[in-house]
Amino acid sequence: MTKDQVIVALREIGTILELQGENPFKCRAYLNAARTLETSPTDLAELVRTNRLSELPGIGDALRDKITTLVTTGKLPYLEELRASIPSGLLSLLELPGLGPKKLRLLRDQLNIESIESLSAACSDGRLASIAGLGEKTATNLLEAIARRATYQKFHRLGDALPVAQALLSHLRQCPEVQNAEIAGSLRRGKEIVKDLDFIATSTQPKKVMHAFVTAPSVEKIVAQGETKSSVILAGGIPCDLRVIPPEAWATALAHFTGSKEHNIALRQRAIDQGLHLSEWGLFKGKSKTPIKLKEEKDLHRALGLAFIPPELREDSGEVAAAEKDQLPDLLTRAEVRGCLHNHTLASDGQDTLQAMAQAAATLGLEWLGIADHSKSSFQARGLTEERLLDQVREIRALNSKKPKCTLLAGTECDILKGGKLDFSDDLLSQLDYVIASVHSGFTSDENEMTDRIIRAMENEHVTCLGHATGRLLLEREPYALNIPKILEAAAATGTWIELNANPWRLDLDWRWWHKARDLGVLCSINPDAHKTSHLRYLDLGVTLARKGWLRPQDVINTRTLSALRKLL
DNA sequence: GCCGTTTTCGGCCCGACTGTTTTCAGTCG
Repeated sequence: MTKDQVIVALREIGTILELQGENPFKCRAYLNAARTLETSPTDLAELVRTNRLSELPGIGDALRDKITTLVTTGKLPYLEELRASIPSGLLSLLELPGLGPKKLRLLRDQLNIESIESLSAACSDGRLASIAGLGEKTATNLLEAIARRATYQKFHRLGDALPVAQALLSHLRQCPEVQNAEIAGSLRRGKEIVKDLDFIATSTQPKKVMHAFVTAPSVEKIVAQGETKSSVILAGGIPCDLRVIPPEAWATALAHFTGSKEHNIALRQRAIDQGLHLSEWGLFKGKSKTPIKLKEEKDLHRALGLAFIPPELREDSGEVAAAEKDQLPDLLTRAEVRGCLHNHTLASDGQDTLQAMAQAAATLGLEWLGIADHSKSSFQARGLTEERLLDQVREIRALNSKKPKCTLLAGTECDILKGGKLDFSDDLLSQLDYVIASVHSGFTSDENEMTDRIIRAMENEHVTCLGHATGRLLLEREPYALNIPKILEAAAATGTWIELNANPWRLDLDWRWWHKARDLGVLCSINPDAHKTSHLRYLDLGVTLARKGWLRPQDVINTRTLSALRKLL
């Protein structure tokens, strides 16, 4: 069993024990051990082999034995007994915000609640509110959480869907009967959340292509299988369609199934205005049944008198008019990204060392990498005290003196406290290369309070960049109330950069705001918010969303050389 | 369950917020 799987298993044990009302410190021991492993850079298999597990803090005899069993045999009888002791599906109730182990235990004992359905019923008919310690508000909040969850479950985060789609795409392309294959739909447009995956392929032997599709390794269930269209459910529950079309319809079909619907309507209207007729099957002159020859999408756009419109822009938000006047932006590309500023290390809640992060960044071709660990008020993330931060700054300077491939910059992700005060003194902040200021508490303030709080922080001369502006977690937590136009204006006035947090759960600030931000002269800082080396790859997602926000290389600070960046700072 | 001694058991991470109470428990970050 891998380290990640062991971590999941330990968390599950801790959670089930909590549900059973075990000694809270015993529960915490399991959760702590999971966290210790998560933040330990050492190789777990190696630790087990050399019997050195107990050297890790929080791992004693019992946990050492259980982890060893997990690693060597891949299972643990103790965990299997625990799982058998609770009804399946009970743990998923804990995913509802506001419902923790204590309340759930109460509900089980008093109302025999073990499923979403029975919980929902008890909230609706007043039984839940009648329990001592709970009330009407709790029932309402839980009902809302259940409704939100039902909506969320229909969607998937781009960051989750993309790797699945790319694997399936390469599977399709390996099929010898496939001529062209591409991801279409909202995924190709880089939407932050998607309902389903759409693929399109050309072939003269659609049956064979469909067979390859429905027998792909990630397919869990075949919903429909025909000659032009098949639908499946992939592992993880993502619905997925493939359409196979004749080669001559490639350009129009790809454009049609990429959408958006609104963009397609605009294109078809444009075709009509020019005496043409556009559908997925082709572009036709008048009543002609013979399509105009088009090889690629750009040929279609040209035939309509338009510059090529990148998929990310196809949301009917001005792209057709801009393409007509040849005024589409030269969008940012991944190859132009030289560095990023918001990354964590073991010092706070990250999982890798400074050296490891720098090395991984160099491997990705980055010239510079900023380290911004949490500040002291973020206790849950082991935020750095003043002393620890200064130690880290010294360590970074020392590493840089060895002339590494990737230069490190010393920053902080400094909490914006209630009222807009920062978590560190100006004196300390002035000793750093840059400061990212973020909100991590008090999410329930009203819009005015939150907006003022953030603007006050941006007015601090040491604050370089506002981190994850709205605090949203996609499909999990709504953004806090915020007047974003006001924030953008303040950013322009103070010269504060705004982050495009590229963590797949955040993608915050939302792409819909960037065009406006850009026009106000606000600079964008794309950041993976990496908590381990592998997270640096989130930069790819960030670039996609920046493109979707109409951003050009000059609009994002990531494209700067180190010396240009230093000048800017 | 872990840890650090006081070598046998007591204490174990912080603070804000909410909803329920009327001083606190549960949840969350």
